[in-house]
Amino acid sequence: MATVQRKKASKKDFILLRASAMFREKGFSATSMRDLAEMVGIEAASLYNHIQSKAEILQEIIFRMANDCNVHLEELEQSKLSSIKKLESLIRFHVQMMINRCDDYTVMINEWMHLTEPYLTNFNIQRHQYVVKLEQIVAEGYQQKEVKGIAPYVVVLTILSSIRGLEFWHRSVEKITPQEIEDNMVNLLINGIKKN
Amino acid sequence: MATVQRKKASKKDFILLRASAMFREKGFSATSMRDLAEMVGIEAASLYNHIQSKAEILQEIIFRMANDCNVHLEELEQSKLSSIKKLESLIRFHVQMMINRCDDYTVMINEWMHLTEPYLTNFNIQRHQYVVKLEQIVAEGYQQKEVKGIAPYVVVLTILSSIRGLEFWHRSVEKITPQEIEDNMVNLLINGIKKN
DNA sequence: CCTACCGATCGGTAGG
DNA sequence: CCTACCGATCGGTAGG
Repeated sequence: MATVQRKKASKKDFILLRASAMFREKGFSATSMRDLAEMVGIEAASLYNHIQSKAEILQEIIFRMANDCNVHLEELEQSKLSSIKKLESLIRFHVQMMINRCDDYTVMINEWMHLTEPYLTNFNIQRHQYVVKLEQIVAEGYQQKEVKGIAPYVVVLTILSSIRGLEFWHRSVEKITPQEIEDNMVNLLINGIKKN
Repeated sequence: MATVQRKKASKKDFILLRASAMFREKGFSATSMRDLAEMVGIEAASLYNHIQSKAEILQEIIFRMANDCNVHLEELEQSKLSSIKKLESLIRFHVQMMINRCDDYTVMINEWMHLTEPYLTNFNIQRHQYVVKLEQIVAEGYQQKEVKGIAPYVVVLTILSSIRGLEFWHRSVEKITPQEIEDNMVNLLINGIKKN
C-alpha cells in the first residue's frame, strides 16, 4: 500500500520529463504540443487532462529546478564553511545538477525568457537574488584574504556560465567521468579565484 | 562617388541588424517575420525583396560571426606567442566580440540549432574543429609546462562558456567597464589554467 | 483518452 | 514596397 502512494502525479511527471527533453533539444517555441503528445504516446488534446497549458509545463520545469538551487544555497549559507569551501561546494552542486538533471537545468537557463508574467518577473527576481548572495560569499572571501581581487560579479558570472558549458559534455568523444569533470572544474575555477 | 560604393547591400544589412537583436531577445522560433517587418518599418511581404527566407537570415548572422572567429584563430595559430599568451589573446578576442557585437555573438551560440541542413551540419563541423584547435593549444602548453594538468576539453569548455555569461553583463547595475571585464576574466581564467 | 474542430497566426507568394 | 491571399500549423476546447 505504501508503494502505491503518490502514483497519481506520475503521468503528469512523465509529460514533464518528455517536455523537458524536447524543450532542451528544440527550444520551447519550436516544440509543438503535437510533437510532445507523440513523444508521450497520446493525442495532443489528451495532454490537457494532465496539464493546463504549454506555459504551465515550462513553469513547472523551471521553478522546480530553481527551488532546488535555492534550497542548496540556503543550506550553504548556514554552514560554517570558509568562503572558498562554499564556492567549491557550489560548483560541485551545479556540476552535479547539470550532469544528473541535464534537461531540466538546461531548460531553466536557456528557456526562462519564454515564461509569461507574472512568472517571468518572479524568476528574474529569484535569479538576481541568487547572484547577489553569491557575490556576498565572494566579497566575504576577499575580506578574509582568501579570494583575490577580482570583481565579485565577474567571479559569479564565470562560475555559473562555466557550468552551462557542460550542456554539450556528453556529446564529446573524450572519456571523462562526471567526477573528473567536477574535479577539473573546481581545480581551474578555485585556483583562478583563490589568493595564492 | 567612392562613398556611394557598396550602398546596395545596406537595406539587407539593416534587416539583419534588427533580426539579430530580435532573435537574441525572443529567440529565432518566437520571432515572426511580421514582428521583424514592423521593427524594420515595412510590411512583412516586402522583406522578401531583400532576403530569401527566414532561415537565410539566421544563416547569414551565424556564418558571418563564425567566420570572423575562425579568421582570428588562424592568425593566432600562426603567431609566435606562447600557449598561455595565445589563450589570453583568445579570451580577449571573445570578450570583445561579446561586448561589441553582442546580438550576433549571442544568436550564434544560442540559436545555431535552428539552422537547417546542410548549414546545421556545416556549423557543427566548424565548431568542433574550433574546439579541437583550442585543445591543441592547451595540450602544447601542458607539454611546455606552462599549463597545469587539467583535461584540455574542460579548459576549452570553461573559457568559451565563461564568455557566454557576459550576455547578461550590461543589464547589471554595477559599474564595470569593458576593459575591467576583460582583465578580470583573463586574470581568473589564466590563473586557473597556468602552472604556478 | 479520443475525434472533430475552433480562431489565430505562421512563412511565404502573386501580381501590380 | 504594397494589398491580398495561400495552405499549413499553432495552442487549445467541446463533447463524448
